[in-house]
Amino acid sequence: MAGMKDTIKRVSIDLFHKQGYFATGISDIARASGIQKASVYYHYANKEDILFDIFKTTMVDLDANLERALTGVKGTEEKVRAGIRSHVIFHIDRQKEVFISDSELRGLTVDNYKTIIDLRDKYEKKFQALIRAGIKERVFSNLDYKVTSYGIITMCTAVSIWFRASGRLTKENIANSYAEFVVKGLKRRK
Amino acid sequence: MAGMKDTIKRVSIDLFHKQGYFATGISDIARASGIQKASVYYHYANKEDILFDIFKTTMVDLDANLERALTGVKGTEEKVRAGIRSHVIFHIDRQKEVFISDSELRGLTVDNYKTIIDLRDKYEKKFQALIRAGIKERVFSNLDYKVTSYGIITMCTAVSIWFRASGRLTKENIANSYAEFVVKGLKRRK
DNA sequence: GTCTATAGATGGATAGAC
DNA sequence: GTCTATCCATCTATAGAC
Repeated sequence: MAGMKDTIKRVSIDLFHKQGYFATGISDIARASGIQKASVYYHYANKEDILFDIFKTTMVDLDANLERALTGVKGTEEKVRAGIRSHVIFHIDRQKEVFISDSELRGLTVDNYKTIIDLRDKYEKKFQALIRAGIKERVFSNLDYKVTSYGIITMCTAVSIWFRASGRLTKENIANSYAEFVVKGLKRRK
Repeated sequence: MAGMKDTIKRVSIDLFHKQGYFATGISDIARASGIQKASVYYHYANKEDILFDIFKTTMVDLDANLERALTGVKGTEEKVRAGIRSHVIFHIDRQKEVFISDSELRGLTVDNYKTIIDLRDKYEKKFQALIRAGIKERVFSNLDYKVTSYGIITMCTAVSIWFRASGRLTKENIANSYAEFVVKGLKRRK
């Protein structure tokens, strides 16, 4: 838990979030971790490995978070609400990591990139399936489920950019209001 | 028009879009422009200057595009529709530049950063003002206009990430369907 | 306005001692 | 598991000739 590898990961999340992956040097990470830069290489094979580790755990946790939020929920409309809420709240709770996951994809080489994109696709497909189901059930209006899902997910992901804990709204406020906005936008007019 | 400065800008847009700003070297830009790298510095003071030039013209054009789209349109609801449509279409027409403008802010130093953020704020405030007006007129439901505007703008900006000209949908399809989704999400339930 | 040549700095990564 | 020392590639930017 408090091992050096975790320390390196934790300070890297802070630094990548604050200054960006490319602007952060191994020496910055070492200094913030309290060791020499050569020692970083005992724990991680290279700089990209640190970034990949952050990406991987973030994506895995995000997906587990969604699954947990959806279990036991009945009805497409309620599932969408629950999914949106869990997505928004995760993007606030893990703000730094998801911000990195959205802005530093450029730091990954092909194989790692594919691994992450696959995980992301699987996650997004779960939202797409919900929207599609709602359209089929004629609860949602007849829109393009892919284009709509891209929009919805990006909108909810963006809280990681602008959310400030010191702001007027709690994360629950935001999660609920986005869930309502989305469901209203999706629903058929009577 | 076909001067070397424009060539440098054009190839830089391509390269920054394809590989990212940090991964693109002055030598890459020079090679793609058909000159030696030292010659690049005759046209631009440094690498950031090229990036800033791209940012600046993109933001100025984006704002002019919105103003043009709004002139003569009557009614808050119709203005929102027109604003969303113009935003989406601009983000498809100028896909590479807006993608850079959204992903490479890290490449700007403080002064340039502030200049761009100011322009962006002014632009976003125009959407916020529309949403606020709609709430006041009781056409839109009583939501937080700031949080909502962040979500809406990000959603519409994201077309620059995923749009492919080879896809099934035209840019007008997408622009209209986003405009409808947004207005439906904003409107008061009767 | 474009060239050749190179300065000058920095960054990732490795070797090998302890 | 962490250290010191260092290699080497790369990249931005400048000097000065043509």
